[in-house]
Amino acid sequence: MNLFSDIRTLVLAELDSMMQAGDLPGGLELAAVAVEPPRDASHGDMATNAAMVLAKPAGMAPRAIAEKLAARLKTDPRIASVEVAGPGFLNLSLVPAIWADLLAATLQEGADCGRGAIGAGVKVNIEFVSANPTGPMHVGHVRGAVFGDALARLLDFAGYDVTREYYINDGGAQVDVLARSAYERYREAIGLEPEIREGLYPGDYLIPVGEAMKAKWGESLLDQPEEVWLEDVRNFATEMMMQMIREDLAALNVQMDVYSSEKALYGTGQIEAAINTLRDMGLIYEGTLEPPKGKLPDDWEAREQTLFRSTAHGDDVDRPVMKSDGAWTYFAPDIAYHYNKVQRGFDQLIDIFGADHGGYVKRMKAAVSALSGGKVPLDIKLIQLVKLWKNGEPFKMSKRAGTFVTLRDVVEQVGADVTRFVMLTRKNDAPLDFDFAKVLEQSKDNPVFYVQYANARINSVMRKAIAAGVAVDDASLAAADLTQLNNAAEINLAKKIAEWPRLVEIAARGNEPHRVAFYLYELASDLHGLWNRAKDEPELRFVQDDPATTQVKIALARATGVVISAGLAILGVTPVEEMR
RNA sequence: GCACCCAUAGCUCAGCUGGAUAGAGCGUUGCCCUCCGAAGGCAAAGGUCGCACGUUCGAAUCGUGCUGGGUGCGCCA
Repeated sequence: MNLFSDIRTLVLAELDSMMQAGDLPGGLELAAVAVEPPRDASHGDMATNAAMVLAKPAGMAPRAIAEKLAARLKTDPRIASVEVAGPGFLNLSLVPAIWADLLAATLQEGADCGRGAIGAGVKVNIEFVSANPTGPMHVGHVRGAVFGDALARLLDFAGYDVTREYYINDGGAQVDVLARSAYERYREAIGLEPEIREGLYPGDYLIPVGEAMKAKWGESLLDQPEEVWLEDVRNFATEMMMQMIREDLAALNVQMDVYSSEKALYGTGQIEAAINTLRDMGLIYEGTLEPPKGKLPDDWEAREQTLFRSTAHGDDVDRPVMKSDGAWTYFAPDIAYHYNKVQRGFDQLIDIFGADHGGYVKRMKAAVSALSGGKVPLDIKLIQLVKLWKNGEPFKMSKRAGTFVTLRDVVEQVGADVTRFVMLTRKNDAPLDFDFAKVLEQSKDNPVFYVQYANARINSVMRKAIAAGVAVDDASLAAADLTQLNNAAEINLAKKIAEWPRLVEIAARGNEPHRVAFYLYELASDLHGLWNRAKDEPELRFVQDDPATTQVKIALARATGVVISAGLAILGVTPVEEMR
């Protein structure tokens, strides 16, 4: 039950009637009319800016519109009173019974509570992680993985048709390096001394790859020139790395729908087709780029290249798609890959990049804009760095010192749930501190604990109620006389619950899953506040002597728990039943 | 040199796509509790929202120009 959209619908209907009746000029654009929670609770339960937004286009004084709208809104049974305030705000107070309806609806909706329809089945593709298949995932990948997955869950919840996709960078030079590194481990498996030369990947994780190669090929690859084995070993090692990455993601509770291969774009004409499509639009030409000012590379020399006229679609300079030796740049398969996504019929694309890839945003958007005829929007979310700490001390990563932190290390130390929640306690474009010790602290300072503790308390009182013989299944709770909830602290919590569906919409519209984490913290805070007050005011306690009253109180607690669970599900975090 | 991101309380950060008196946690100060409805509670102090213009009924939010920090800038992905 989305109270805010319900009341907004009412406001829009009344505005329509006013246009019909001649109280407002016809044909007014109503999109900017908002119904929101007021900042100050003394202003009522909801506020609308309708009169102020429409004053100018209607050519009327805002207060004149407000007075007429107020008179109409007052006749709705849900509305207790309407006040015109300030420059023309309408402050609405709702009848107390509305909160009982809201809580009953929340209990009936259960896990679907807050599920929205603003996505309208729009097909959206979210590409994230896309770590090179040359090793295990490290801590730097974690935040992007969590963010992408939570965003996918959020958009799904808001009614989008979501595809989670991983782009495997298996077409470049780094997978050749992987193959050569694996080959040395293969020699090692056979009993020879490996030569891990400079530039190869030294990690131990390739030892099992070498052993698997021995099992597959025996000694047949020994002393063979690279041309003989490179491709097979590359494929073999890449597949093993991807298997490892899939397991890493699974440990983080991330599941991809589609894995797309860069390599598969080569030799299939897809890159050529994408570039030719651009060429047909007159967006590909041979030319020479100016050297970047202020930072001239040592070996700069002007060369003619094949360029994409990305400046025609908002970029700052045109970008090369082919190197001077005739090979494609990395950008060319990226273009083809995004073209592929457009051709697969997605209505919207979202890419999640590390903040250090911010320089590619404009060119990628330019390519998608050109190839989709401007029809498919591409939103690129940049993920800032995670700073690691341990007990307040910076935790320096170093491959040499062996303090290189993998995704597995993090998950094994603090768990997937804590990792995921903490990763979402900042906006994606703000740096994030991650302290291995503090995230496990059981105190109010720790948002993960604080939210989980609220849920545990709810479960605790429900167990108590059950022990007292009170029926606390959702159907019984929803059927109770919830109008008995009338204490300001209780209504306050109900109001917070009422904001949940609206928050889902806002978060989904902005592709901002962190808002869910902040909301849950506030919701938990309201529950804890009520709990603390109940120490001094026993009538606020959830478990009462009278079973019927207990049921009413528990309904409020349970409705809060329903929303916490729904929110945590979006974050991909499992609610805890009990603190240990 | 250019582009992108960021700048909000002493610290770490929210701020609902322009709304009313800008919020939270930590820290500080004061009071209360130490009762497993537990892993503290209540309250206070603390702000020219980096700076300056502009847009309008109204700006932390939008525009322009500065200041300061981060990231990146052909033949690496």
